[in-house]
Amino acid sequence: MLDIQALRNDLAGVAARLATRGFVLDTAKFEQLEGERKSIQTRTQELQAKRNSSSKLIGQAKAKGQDVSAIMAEVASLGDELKRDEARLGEVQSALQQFLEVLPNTPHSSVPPGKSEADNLEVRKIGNIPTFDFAVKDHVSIGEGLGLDFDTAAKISGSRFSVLKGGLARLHRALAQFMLDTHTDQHGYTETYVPYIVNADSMRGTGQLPKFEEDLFRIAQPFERRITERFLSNEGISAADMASGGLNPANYKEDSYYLIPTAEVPVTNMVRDEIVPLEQLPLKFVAHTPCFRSEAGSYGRDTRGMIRQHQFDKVELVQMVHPDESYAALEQLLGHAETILQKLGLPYRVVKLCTGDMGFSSATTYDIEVWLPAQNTYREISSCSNFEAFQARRMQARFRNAQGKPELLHTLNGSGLAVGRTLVAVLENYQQADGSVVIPEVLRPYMGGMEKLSH
RNA sequence: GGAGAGGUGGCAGAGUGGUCGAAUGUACCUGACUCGAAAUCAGGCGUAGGUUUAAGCCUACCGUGGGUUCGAAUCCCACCCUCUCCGCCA
Repeated sequence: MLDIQALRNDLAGVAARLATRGFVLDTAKFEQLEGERKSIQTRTQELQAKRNSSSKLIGQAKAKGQDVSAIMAEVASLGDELKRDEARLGEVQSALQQFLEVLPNTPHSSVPPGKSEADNLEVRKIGNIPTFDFAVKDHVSIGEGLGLDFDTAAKISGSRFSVLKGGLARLHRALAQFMLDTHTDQHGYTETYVPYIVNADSMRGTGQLPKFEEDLFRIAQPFERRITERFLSNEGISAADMASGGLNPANYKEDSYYLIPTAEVPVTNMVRDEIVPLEQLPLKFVAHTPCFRSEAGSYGRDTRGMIRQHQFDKVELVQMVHPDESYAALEQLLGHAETILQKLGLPYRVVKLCTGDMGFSSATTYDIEVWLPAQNTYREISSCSNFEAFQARRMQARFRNAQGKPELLHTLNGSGLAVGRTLVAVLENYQQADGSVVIPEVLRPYMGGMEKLSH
């Protein structure tokens, strides 16, 4: 979320910065809402102050045994007006909140302007692209004899799922283990195990809600179930149920559970509503979790293979840092992710996303793209972002600064790496003419010393 | 799933519906005493919002959301969470 103060002080400036990423800020609407908020809040608070002081007088007078009917009558007339104003204030404030919640982050000044992927900036290319003296196969063909099975996955679940067996399943596990060990032993991250199902507040905190619900898997939970039970038992929902909120269908989304689309959500939300002592910064966490994405809107894209799945594993790096440190931390975090590719001997390039290609919550994003021989191109395998205070403001995630005052943290995260896509990259880059796949040196300790996967 | 207890400031822990944003203790900060420290004494010490050049003033917040009332931490309703016992269970 953007700082409402920034919009109040420099609306045109914020609008201009958002325009660079192709977002049109409705400045008229903001000014209208903010204007109304100001007048109604002032008026409401005046009435509240009046009510409070009068009520105090009543208390004092009663204590002395004096007659209070005169003051009572006076205050009673306040009631209706105050109630109306309070209700209106609540409406305006939630409208403002809703307005703010769907505004994307403003790009950092160093982000290259641009409209699409085509305008991204290549930062560096690392590693040599392998050459093959035979016809290269894609990971689907390579995996066929090695235990990669999409048909069985389709039977069990549907499209965009995969089943791994034997050495391939072990290689998948080896990759995750190797990444975790590297980040904990060499990069100073604390390993965490977190829930894969989170509540709506957490999704809102990192920015998936309210705008991107269609990308998530939502689990129908208590409300919907209770409502269904009530109707099945012919009890129905009474007006009292609605008023109490306990069975108000309008609230069901607030009570919903969601499958995490990335470990970023549970891990970053660990600091939601917390004030972290200064000396504990920076916080650095790594988590290996499955990720679940509906992939709504990507019909027809990457339908072959395990590039784009509803479920995939990822090792995620998350940092919460002092605002002065966040850009240095981003470079470090990016380096930590790159280390994995270097150790695996996979060629890759680093791309700095342009203003128009960045995610909703990000102020700066680097993508790491790994070389896939069969596609003869680089494909995204990691995305490393600095969110500055955007997520922290939504989460009220703060630290106590040197002056002893709470201040918003900066949050960062990056894949280190997407395990499924790394598996694809290993299969394709290490394939042999006979259909076998050489196992990268660093993974062999995790593979019981195995050097090769073959039929 | 059944029965019970409870959610108050960093922590602990009070709080007959009326100067309660909240006693007290503890932690922390400042000062005094001390060569220094401990102990002791004095003062300070929540978050957010509004308004103001500022000092300040005002408003909201005692798990969450509603309700009753001139007035709610306190009464009523619903929900969430924690703990204890029983049952079931990886």
